[in-house]
Order: sequence, then structure tokens, then C-alpha cells
Amino acid sequence: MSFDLDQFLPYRLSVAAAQVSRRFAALYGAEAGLTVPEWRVLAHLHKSEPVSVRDITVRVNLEKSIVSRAASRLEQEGLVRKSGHESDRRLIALALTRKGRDLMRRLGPIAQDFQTQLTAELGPDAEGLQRALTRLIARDTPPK
Amino acid sequence: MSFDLDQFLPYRLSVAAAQVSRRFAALYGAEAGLTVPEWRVLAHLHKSEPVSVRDITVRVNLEKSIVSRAASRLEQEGLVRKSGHESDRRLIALALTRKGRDLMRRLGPIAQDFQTQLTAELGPDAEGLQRALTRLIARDTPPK
DNA sequence: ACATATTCGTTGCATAAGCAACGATTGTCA
DNA sequence: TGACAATCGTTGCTTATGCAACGAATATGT
Repeated sequence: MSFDLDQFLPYRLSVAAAQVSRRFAALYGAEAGLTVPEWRVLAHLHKSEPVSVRDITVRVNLEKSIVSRAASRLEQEGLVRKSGHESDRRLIALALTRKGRDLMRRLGPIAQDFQTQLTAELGPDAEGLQRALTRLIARDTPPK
Repeated sequence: MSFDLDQFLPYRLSVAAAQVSRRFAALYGAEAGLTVPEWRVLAHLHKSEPVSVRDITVRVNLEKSIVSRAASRLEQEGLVRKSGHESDRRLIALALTRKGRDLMRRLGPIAQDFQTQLTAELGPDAEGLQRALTRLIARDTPPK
């Protein structure tokens, strides 16, 4: 009996994740053309700022070079402001600009609605999915 | 109340998928240095061959250019053979070589074992996860 | 205090992904 | 049959990713 890719969990997870990401990107694409890293940085800043690049890499599971470049792009678009940390001059303090906050005020509800819709689609399996994801993420070795 | 990325399903799915992929790559990395597309192509060929590039793009959720390049690399490494389709000369028939079949004979059990281990880790939530993934994948708009 | 190690953010470089365009072939339909 | 459209696989090009290396700043240990 031969191995069946269609039943293989890593494959299924990857396809599902890509699929869900595409759907979500289509939703916020109307409001702003963001990459996934850019979205994650904004979302994290929205709930806690100011914060360093390093903090973000740890909290949103992105490599530091990716966060660095995403932050630069966001700064260039006027969504994020970079300033020096007071006591530790190695650190950079990232914060949302007024424009960035406005954008997140529109994107937040979109994300919430999408989450609600997904949960509805999944019905009774939504909880099991969340628990399973928690377990998988828990043993995280973050990307460098 | 502010949006929380840590509870956002697209984010959680993406992190979990990346995490599981890394773990699996570490396992088969000892046997062969394959990229994800290469692994998927081999896995699909293992269960049905010969098959065209187009077939693979549809069945393993990869864009055709990615499959094309993966197939070329695999051919160069002697794992896959390309030959012309008999009646339709636009098509290419991909098949495993002896070496490719041998590799998959080693990789198949590794994948199975990993699946078993994951299922064990997830315990009672494994089923809910699989059902949820099935639902998410079902409404698939494949990548091009 | 001083040499050394470590951390932070950026950048360079090699590889991968995503999309459009292309030549070659086959399908469609008037 | 013959023009036109559609499909297949490859390739070019732009952008994204992942890793290593770097300069600057701070921590550490003797």
C-alpha cells in the first residue's frame, strides 16, 4: 500500500494555510496592498507599541531580516515611524503613524469578520482545530 | 478591545504549517535534500505514474512553473525521467527512475512515521483537525 | 577598566516563488 | 479545410525568502 500525499498532514496544513491566506489577502487587498509580513508587523504594532524589530521577530514568527525590510517599506508608505530607543541605542522603536492607526482601524474589523466566517464554516470542528494548532505551535522552533 | 494576532486563524495556520514543514524537512533531510515542491512531485509520482506536469500542478497544489523547475532538477539528479506523451505531443510524461523509486521507498515510511507521531501528539484533536482541514481545502482556488 | 562576547538592525547574496509571455501543439467551428 | 482559440511546458523577470556577515552598541567577566 502506497503513501498518499492527500492524507499527509504537513501537506494538508500547507495547502489549507495557503488557501486561507489567499482568501484573507483578497479581503484586505481592497483596503491596502500588504504582504503577509507587513500585515503581521502592523497587526502587532496595533496592539502594542512602541516595540523593537527584535520583539516583532519573536512575537510574529518572522525572521529579523524580513521584519526589517517590512518595517522599512511600511515606513516609506507612511504607516510606521522608526525612532531610537532611549536607553539602548541598538534598538529601534517602531510605532504606528496616524495613517497606520487609521488603516488598522479599518483592517481590524475585516480580520475579525473573516475569523468569524471561518469559524462558522468549520462548525463544530473549529475548536478542535484551534486546540490542535495550539499544540503544533507550542513546540515552535521559530525561524532563526 | 483590540485585534489579537495570536488568536487569528490564518496566522496560526501559517505558523503551524511552517513549523510542521520544518520538522518534516529535518527528517527527510538526512535521506535527501529536497525542496517542498520536489518532495510533492516525487510523492505524487510514487503513487501514480506516468503523469504530466499539468496533472501534478492540479493534484499537488503547485503552480506549473514551480512543477516544471522541480521536475527539471529531479531529472538532473536522476530521480525522474521525462519522456514524450504518445498521442499528445504537448504533454510530457514524468516517471520515477529506479533511483527515484528507491528513494521514495525510504521516504515513504519516514513520512508515515511522522504522520503517526503527529497524530499521537495531537491526541483527540487530530480528527477535528483533519476534518477542519478537509473543509478548508475543499473550497480551494488553487494557485493559478 | 579593559578585552571579549553578545545583541540589534541592516545589507549582500544565493535561491525560490509568482506571474506573464512565448513557441509548439492540438481543439474548435464556420 | 483553415483561421482562430486554447492548452502544455518552459523561460524571463521581478519580488520574496533565508542565511551569513557586518558595524554599532551594550553586556560580561576577570
